[in-house]
Amino acid sequence: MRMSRMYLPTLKENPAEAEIPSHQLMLRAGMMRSLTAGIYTYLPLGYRVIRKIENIVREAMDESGAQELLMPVVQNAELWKESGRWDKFGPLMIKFQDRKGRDYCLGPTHEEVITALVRNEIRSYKDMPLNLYQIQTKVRDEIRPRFGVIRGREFIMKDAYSFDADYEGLDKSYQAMYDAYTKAFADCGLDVKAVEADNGAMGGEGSHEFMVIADVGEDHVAFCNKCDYAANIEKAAAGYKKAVQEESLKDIEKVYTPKQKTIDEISSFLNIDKAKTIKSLAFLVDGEPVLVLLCGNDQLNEVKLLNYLNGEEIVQVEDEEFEKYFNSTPGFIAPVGMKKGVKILADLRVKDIVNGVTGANETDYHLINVNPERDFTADDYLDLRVVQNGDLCPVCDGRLELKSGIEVGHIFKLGTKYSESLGATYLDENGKEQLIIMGSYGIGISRLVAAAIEQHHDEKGIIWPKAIAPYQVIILALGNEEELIRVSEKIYDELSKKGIETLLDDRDERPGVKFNDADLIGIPLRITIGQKSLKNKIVEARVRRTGDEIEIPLENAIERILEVLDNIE
RNA sequence: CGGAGCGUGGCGCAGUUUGGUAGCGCACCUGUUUUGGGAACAGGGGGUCGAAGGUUCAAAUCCUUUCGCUCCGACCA
Repeated sequence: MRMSRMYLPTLKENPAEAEIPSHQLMLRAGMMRSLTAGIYTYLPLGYRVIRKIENIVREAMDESGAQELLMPVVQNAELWKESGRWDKFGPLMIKFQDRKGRDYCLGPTHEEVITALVRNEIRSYKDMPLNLYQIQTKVRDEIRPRFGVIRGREFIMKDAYSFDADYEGLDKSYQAMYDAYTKAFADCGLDVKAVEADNGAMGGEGSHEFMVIADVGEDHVAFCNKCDYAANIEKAAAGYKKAVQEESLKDIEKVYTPKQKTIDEISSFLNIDKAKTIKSLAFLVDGEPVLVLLCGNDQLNEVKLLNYLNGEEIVQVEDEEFEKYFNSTPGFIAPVGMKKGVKILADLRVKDIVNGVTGANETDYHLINVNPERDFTADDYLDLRVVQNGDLCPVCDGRLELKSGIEVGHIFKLGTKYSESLGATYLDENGKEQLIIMGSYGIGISRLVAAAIEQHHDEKGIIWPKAIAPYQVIILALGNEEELIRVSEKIYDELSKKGIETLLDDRDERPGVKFNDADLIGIPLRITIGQKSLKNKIVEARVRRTGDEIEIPLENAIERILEVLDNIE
């Protein structure tokens, strides 16, 4: 492509709307422009990268035996009502009516459509395993679009759905996707980590997320520094070893603690370690009062609580309702003498507290020398806290390290959630009707572009891994002398003929502009041709990532350029 | 939705406190000279100051309403 004719509007300055590197660079490098919040047009350069990634993903999917199809963007409400998600997914969907007043939505995901499709075709266990996928635009009315294409309201996703006759089949399908994802991300030249994840709203059991580790990531991931344990913080468990306590139990005592409501306040007021305070949190889980106990310096992981209770919704109790539900008072609520019928759940670490501090269920009073099991009993002790940096690994004796990451892929074992609600069944070997076992597998294609930039850029611009670079080579023709043009064009033509995606910067611009644009758009290999180099009968190659400069003699230049290109990652 | 901030030529911003009729840099057009890391000079085009209403002799500036965008929190690929 000749840059003199290319629609490539690069920007010298950062647009005010962008805060993170990938967003800024995608705009500056002329890859995309925004239409409205979270919705973008991909310009030619950006769209090339998207197609590169799509094709790498497509190849890995096809290789795994999955088959590509294309489902509708517009979906009818009846289908979503059938699965029960019309109301549950509700606000996340863009909904509208046709001229007859019938309800529709723009597909935020396609479990419903694919299940409705397949339930009419899969009749027998012999029709499975089956894996169908598509690469398509999804529409979600996100609560808060942000970070450019990382959380858009419209985005390109590869979504796949597997259908199996039994759970062993699902495990195989799931593993095949896990392997395909691992390959696809590696082929893109990205460092992506698979981590254990919570299934969340998607339902089912068992899932992994694929994370690009980056400073701006929206997710937090715990990694073990010794073994390969890795999990999303929503899921991550910390290892637990019973603490050895030397201290002997003292008598419980009530103390006057005026206005000392928070853990911070009470620990400094009583001059006691936060780890010895018992934090009591009052919630209504699906309307039922629950008292959660944590070590004072721990945070509650709500996902763990919900999963244990099999609940849907956690609501903090309003101040006025403490009396009604807990017979207590905000800031001084405690398990000791708690109202009967209130479920008390405690984190494992609470059990180890000796001579701890709790509220007294009475305004301005706390209890000291409180001991679990002697002074109160919990209905259960379980892992309820958010893991912290340096916690013990749950599988070995290593330590957990927290990092932030961008979720670029997520695979789920769905089980029968959708086949049940939408009635997708088959006949087994005995002629008996069975529910189809499903899995669902997503890759955020457009998000992956941004994640790749987060992982591969410097202060001058993007540094594309070769596999997803929009072009492999950029030729800078520095000047407009006849000989210089002739040589540049010749190299451009020959590289193009060899199938190398090549840009020729033939614009009437000063060298500095060309150098800077080349760096900005991140083409892996730059070939510079100017008077200086022509005089010496060479062209200059420069590798974007390493900055390595290589002088290439004009005779057999093409061969050498291909060689150099071959060695770039 | 709660909290914070911002809307002024294509882009980045000043001007708003203290009302007086819009400016700077980049980009763009013409010409001349330039040409190895974002050229210089000369000339030029382009703005309903997000929108609506109000106050005033006079509003980018003050008041009210409204729309949009960004950031922090609850959601997801």
